[in-house]
Amino acid sequence: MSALDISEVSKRSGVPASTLRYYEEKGLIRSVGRHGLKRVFDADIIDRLSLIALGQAAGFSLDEIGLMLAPEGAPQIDRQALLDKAEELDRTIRKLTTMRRGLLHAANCGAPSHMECPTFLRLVRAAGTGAYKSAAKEGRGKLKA
Amino acid sequence: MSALDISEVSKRSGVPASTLRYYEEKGLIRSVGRHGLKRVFDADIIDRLSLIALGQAAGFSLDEIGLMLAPEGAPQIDRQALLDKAEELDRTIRKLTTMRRGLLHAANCGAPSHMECPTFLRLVRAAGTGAYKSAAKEGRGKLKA
DNA sequence: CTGCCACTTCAAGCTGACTTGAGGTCAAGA
DNA sequence: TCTTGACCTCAAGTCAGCTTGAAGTGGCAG
Repeated sequence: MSALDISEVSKRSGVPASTLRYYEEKGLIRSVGRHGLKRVFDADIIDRLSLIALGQAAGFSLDEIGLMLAPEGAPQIDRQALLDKAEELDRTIRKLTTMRRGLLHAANCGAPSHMECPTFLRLVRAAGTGAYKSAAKEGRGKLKA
Repeated sequence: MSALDISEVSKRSGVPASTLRYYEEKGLIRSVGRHGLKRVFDADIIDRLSLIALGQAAGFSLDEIGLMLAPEGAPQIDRQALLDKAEELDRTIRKLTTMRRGLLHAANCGAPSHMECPTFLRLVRAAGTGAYKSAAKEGRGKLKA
């Protein structure tokens, strides 16, 4: 009961078959064999795909994830990498929080034009100096929800 | 004293000349004329570039920014769009915060393997259901800092 | 036995925001 | 006047993470 074909994996994981093939090519997952032409996966692929999804959600690239998940069986995830990523997230969160406050203020403030609102101007000036570089890139994403 | 050439604009704004040409092509900025072949910009381009940087930091695409900045002179920024974006940021921040907590826990927890840590497993399972889809994509960015 | 059709491979295309390269122009300094 | 070199245009390349398309294969229902 541990053999799944690609459509079954796709159905259970929500990951498209094309993506599964792509992940296999990249070395992120492995099929345990073939039935004719068709890939056969072990049931634990589902957990592994969840791990990959988690890694992506945390902001790791597929390559980074590949390195962390490299050893078969129990993935040996580098705790330091997790700490580093957590800190990175922390910085991002701070920037986004500042942005959010600024946006809310700008949206609500009574100045006739945004360019006359001191708070907005402060934001603009900060952005001009690169203070928020790469703070977001979030939002206009391939969001499902 | 309001005429700047492209290298001056680049120097003052930190935006590469190639990007300035690209922005002009996209209609995000305008040059006010030419000196020979060379573009000449009005000094207020600097503010406009800051606005563009702000928009990007907030997660707007260049196209969205173009729409908001469309009218010449005072940019008429849609306050509702700002509110929407703020809310979007809020959702992102929440997800990232959850991720961050999870990462920290996983990094510090004493379970022999991550797959035996209940907190980590909860995170993994949540990621598997798509709960964090598009939550990050931040982190491994073109960060300058 | 035969036909269907889900699967396969491989190459190419897509999005967004740019960068890079080849080949051309022209204002200004020597 | 001539050279320099910063600027120009236009096309193509880059990166990540996939998706799409064309053409082929083979297990299984009928």
